[in-house]
Amino acid sequence: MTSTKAVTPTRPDLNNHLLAALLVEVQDRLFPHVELVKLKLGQVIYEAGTTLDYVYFPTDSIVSLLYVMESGASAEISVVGNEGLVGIALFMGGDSTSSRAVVQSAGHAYRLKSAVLTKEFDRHGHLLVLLLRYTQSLITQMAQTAVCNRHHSIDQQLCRLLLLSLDRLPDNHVIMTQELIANMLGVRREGVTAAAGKLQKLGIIDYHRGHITVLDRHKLEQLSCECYAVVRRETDRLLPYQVASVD
Amino acid sequence: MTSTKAVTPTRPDLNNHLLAALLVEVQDRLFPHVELVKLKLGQVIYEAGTTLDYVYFPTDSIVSLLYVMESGASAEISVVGNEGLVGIALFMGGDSTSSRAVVQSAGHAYRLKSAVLTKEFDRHGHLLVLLLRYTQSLITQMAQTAVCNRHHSIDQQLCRLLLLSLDRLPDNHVIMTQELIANMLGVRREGVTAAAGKLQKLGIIDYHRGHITVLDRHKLEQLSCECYAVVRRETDRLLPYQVASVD
DNA sequence: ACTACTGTGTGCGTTATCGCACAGAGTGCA
DNA sequence: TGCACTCTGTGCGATAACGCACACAGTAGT
Repeated sequence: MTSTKAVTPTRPDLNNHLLAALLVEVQDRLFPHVELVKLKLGQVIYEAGTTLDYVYFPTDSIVSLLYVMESGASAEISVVGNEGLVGIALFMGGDSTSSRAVVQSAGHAYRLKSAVLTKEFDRHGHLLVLLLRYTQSLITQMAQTAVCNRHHSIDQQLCRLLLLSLDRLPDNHVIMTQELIANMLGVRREGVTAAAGKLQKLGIIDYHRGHITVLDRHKLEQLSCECYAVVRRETDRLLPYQVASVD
Repeated sequence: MTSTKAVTPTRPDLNNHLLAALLVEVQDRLFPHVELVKLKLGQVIYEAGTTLDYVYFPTDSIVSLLYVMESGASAEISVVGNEGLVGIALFMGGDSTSSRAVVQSAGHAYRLKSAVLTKEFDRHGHLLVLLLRYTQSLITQMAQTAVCNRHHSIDQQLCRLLLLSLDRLPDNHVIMTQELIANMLGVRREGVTAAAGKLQKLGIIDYHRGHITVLDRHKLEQLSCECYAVVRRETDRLLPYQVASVD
């Protein structure tokens, strides 16, 4: 089974939960078409309204689904890391989305030509069930983001954002400028400066020109709004992480 | 084909676009199990976290998907009228959602036992494609809501909410107290009073103790943020309304 | 070493929304 | 007719976030 190499490569962090959870039978069909690509920070995976040529399964990278308004103002509506995939519009039937996908943390992703995925999806088997479940977890995240935007302070939302990033990274080191964070939260850069300053003073993070080191994750969770925990719980429920079984 | 009566009843407004768009073959399987029920204003269709026993296809009713926070504060994340259905979690595989479904405008809906729908869904045919497309349009709406919550004023959001309601009602008469609207927008009741007062003064609406009559829809669209139009366009793209063909 | 640029910190007046308190108007019912 | 209740309107101080302007510190390039 040479194809399995693609999902269990030499570096253990080059793994994607969705791909890994597939039945071996399905993996064997897909993996010959899978290629590993690098994603650079800030790279636009796809633009709102365009047709998707590939779907991406992030491994050690993080992709933000951003909505950009006519005014240019933006807001992140969800995040995708190695627990998911970028490009659900493809199998949901819409071909395109109204959001933009931007690389929030550089790294790698496996990508697959649209046609290959939809073909497997249309076999209506294991993959379909898995992807729909993932989509629902994404929906949960978006709903929570909507609520969070309405009711919670920048401070709380920054904590949430950092936690979401931590969950998708191999270590406690996040590479993001305040400008970038501001765009994702849909707030002013100065607002992020203030919020980050507070966390810094509390000894929870160490911030230095685009490099954030999280020193006390526990406190971060305490300061965060309920939104992080809710999404986390629901995601764990919908997508209990397990590697493919052979049966 | 006696079953067809269920979707083209004597009253033409007792119609649901999703049901109507199904192939006759699929309709014939489903309609014997479909029943028409009344939905009262404020009625809770399902509570967050509970398993769904039925899915609902609204006809002349409107259902809000609300998220209620630990503090009791709430916010609407999407609306469902006769263009859609309540209960996507069922076929997405999650069984339950983290949101609550509340009747926002009294009326009727066709309902179907969960098992019947999932059985048809699992046949992987026409229904599956249709429901997935609808789900994507719902996702668009939620994403837009998230952004709207972040960037737009209460005034603008009130316009959006009224427009969304108008689209799902047979006339220009909306039954909603300011308290209710406040809960949906996730703002204070007084804020709604102020916003509604402005629209009243401009002669755009006539507000009277829970009864809103929209006098100038065009101006409402002008005052609304882009969010309404974006969702509208995308929904029309994903779900062009057409009654079932016989082939 | 000088310069240009990027990222961060700070101050200050403005605005939207909040939280609370209370008044008044319309409605339903005894 | 009178009473209770719901819905709406208003006033006011508090607060969070905004927009803008500017200073300063690391970093990179020549």
